[in-house]
Amino acid sequence: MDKFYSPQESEKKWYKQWEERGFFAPHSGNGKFSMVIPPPNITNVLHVGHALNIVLQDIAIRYQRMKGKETLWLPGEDHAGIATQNIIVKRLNSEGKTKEEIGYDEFVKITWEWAQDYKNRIKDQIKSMGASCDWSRERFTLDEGLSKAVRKVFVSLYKKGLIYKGKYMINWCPSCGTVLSNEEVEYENEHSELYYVRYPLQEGNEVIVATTRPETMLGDTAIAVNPKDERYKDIIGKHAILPLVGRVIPVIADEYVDMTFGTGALKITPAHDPNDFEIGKKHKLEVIEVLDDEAKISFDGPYKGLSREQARKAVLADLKNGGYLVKVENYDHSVGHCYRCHTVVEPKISDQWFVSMKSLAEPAIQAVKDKKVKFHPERWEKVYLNWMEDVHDWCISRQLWWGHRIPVWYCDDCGHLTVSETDPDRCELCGSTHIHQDPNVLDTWFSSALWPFSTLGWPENTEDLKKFYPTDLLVTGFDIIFFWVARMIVMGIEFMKEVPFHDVYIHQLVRDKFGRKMSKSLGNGIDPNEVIQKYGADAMRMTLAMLAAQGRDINLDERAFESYMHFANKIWNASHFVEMNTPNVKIQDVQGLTMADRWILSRLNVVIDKVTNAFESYDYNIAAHAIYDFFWGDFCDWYIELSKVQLEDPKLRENTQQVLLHVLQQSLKLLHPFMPFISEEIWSNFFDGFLINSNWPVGKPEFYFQDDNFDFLMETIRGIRNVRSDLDLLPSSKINIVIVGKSNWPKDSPFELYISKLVNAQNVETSRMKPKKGMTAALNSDVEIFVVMDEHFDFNDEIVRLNSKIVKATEEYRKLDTRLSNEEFLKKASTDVVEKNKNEKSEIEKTLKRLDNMLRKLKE
RNA sequence: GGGAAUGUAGCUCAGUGGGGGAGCGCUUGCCUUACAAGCAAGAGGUCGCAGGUUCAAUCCCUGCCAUUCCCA
Repeated sequence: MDKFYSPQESEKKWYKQWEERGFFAPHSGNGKFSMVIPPPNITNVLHVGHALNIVLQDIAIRYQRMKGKETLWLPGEDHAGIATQNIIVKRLNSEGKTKEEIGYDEFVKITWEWAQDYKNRIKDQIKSMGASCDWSRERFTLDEGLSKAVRKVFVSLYKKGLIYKGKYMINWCPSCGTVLSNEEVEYENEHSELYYVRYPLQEGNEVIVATTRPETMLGDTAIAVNPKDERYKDIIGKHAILPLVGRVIPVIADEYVDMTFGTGALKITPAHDPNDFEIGKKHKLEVIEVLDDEAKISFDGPYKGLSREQARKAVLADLKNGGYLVKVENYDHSVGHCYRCHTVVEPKISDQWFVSMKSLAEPAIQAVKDKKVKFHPERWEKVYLNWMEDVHDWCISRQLWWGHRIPVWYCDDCGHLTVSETDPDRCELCGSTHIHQDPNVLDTWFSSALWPFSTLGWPENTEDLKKFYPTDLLVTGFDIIFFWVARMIVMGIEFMKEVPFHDVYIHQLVRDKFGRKMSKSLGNGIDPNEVIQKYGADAMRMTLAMLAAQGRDINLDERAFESYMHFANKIWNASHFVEMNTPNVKIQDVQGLTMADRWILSRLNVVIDKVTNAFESYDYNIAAHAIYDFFWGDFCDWYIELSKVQLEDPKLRENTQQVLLHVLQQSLKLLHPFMPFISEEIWSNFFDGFLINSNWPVGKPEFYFQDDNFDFLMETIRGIRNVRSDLDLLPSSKINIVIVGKSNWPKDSPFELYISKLVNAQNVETSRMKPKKGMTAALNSDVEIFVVMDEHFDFNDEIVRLNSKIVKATEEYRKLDTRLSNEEFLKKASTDVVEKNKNEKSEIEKTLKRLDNMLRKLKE
């Protein structure tokens, strides 16, 4: 082994070997475990949030693989309709071109080239993270097979009447030039103004309305007031004359109107506000569109062609000049923005395709209530149910070129719609060949919703589908519970008659160390490529795993990666130590263990159970902490140090080598899901075969030992070090230790040598008498440990030390005493706790007596 | 307006109904033959505030304050 671990070489080497030897592909085993990757968008390379997602999945799959399951983790990417199209359009524009100029075919061609490029980049990134997914099964949402699935689903839902087309109020992004679903609109509070505008009444007098959008008044077709509003009782049924336009519009009464908002009178613009649209329908109002697809004024007149913002200014100026503007107030309200380009979304009436969700949602709600799908942490279940129980119809058509074309053909002759899985050449009703396909594509999430079964070959009844559906675990972020998780459950139940996964692990979003979202504009993003380059993939994985508590966010400080790079180095060096001390030694069973051997083997058993249990409950951070603490805190800091003593003893040498090898071997297994590269690298230096497909460790019953002596040994060593430090005795200076009292340390263990080694003592001896010039380092009820001082002994120092120990012990004693003299405590506390307290009290009592004695003698 | 989460060491975060933890940072001393990417010793916290339940509350309950998120 080299003296330093170099991640770069090792990572490339092992990933290649694992893949070539087919370890990522499923192999028959004891049960199966399958996952599908949340397909990353091809719009960009992966950020550290993706890294968290990938790493958690890989930890899960490696654990399951080692447990002997037949594992499949299926990778792939998402074509991301709007987002990808935006990027390509932007690029074209920067070259002075538009997509219309180059045409549909050319546009789709260059977008495919982009897709191919980014698929490769993403794939390389996922590989560099060590992800053990089966690349032979990689899928893309626009693949042929997946497109077939999309068509089959569309046709099936259409025939069931669950997909329909119609003119409704939808969310329109004027910049992307497409409709959005409700979920794709992000609401934000914005500072705005509320304008009070005077509308004269035809019958005399006037009414003042308040509005945030004066520019839409061009499309007003009514004034509405609440029928209960005394102020306006008299004007219901009268008519207002629309300022600037001159249109005569009715004053209507509707319960919907909030009397406390503004003046209590509302202008009604059915074509450009969802609520107004509903009121308009109810009262059969005229619908006048005044904005076009680019959100420019389309209404004939002086404002035509102005943008929303320009039109607002112009209209306000004219209202002011005409004496119609009464006042302007500051007003905060929430405004919808496009989730892809952040443009303000325009409510608009449009002819679009929808999925009717109510009936589809019912079984999906039930499945979660019945725990057929379990969320981890559980509270996300509520988020899912709240949304699902109030689900709205899903607008699935998009006015884009990049995506799955809607499989609907319109007949130019008879107007019939042919909805078909395969491209028809004639109208199914009249036989006309004059047909044309719907130009729109489907929402990307429509194809993602089928991901857990379309990727396994559906609609073909493939072997993979039979074996791996339903999948076992989905790992994803909470931000796409509605977009994706919910819709997969719906589609899985509808088409497979079974939920798509049993467990959903919702992980955190990764933010910067100040808790801000990572973004390009802030420049606070962390690039996983750079992290891997700088610290190694294992360090990145371990860091993310350590932080992956089941909370909401990770505020990631890049310095954290350094800690776990140090951990990797620690593992490397500890292994180096074991290697140097076990030349030509093969692992085998051992008998006749020392105190230290028994202790570390017990600790190993405990950590195996801890890690395993944590994995079963998706507590990856607990598992990571457990193995970290064990390896560094127990194995390196204590056992390896003590093994140095044992290795020098010919009687103990062989056993010690065996214990070192055994603990290292088992530790590598526990570490492997977190740090696959370094663990495999070290494994190859010691053991046969590959760690990736070795078996997951199980605690050995014969290695559970109950032994308090080791704790006292540690206490002793810490106490002596403490004395050293307090008295400024350099580590290089030799000291002598005297042990007084009857020790029940086991005879088979060289505890004097342990102590001697770990505190660099010249001599450790047992005596019946306390040394004259001895500083108390540690004591329990039976034994006292002294550091013998030849020259520098200071009575006052020792008195101070003893006093502080007495103060501490007395305080503890009082606590226990008051507790134990409380009858309620004795009556109601569990016997375990009472017993423990009693024992502690008697121990401290004895210790206190010893301390008092020592202090008295010292003062004599 | 409805719902949820969070508040613990200077920073980033774990955790538990019965003596408060880690990493980084800080102080001090060490190149002790695996590791200075290390070792050892240490400083630092009314566990947001106020009540309640309990023999016992940092943990459970209620209210409040602060921060954040989701939905309308």
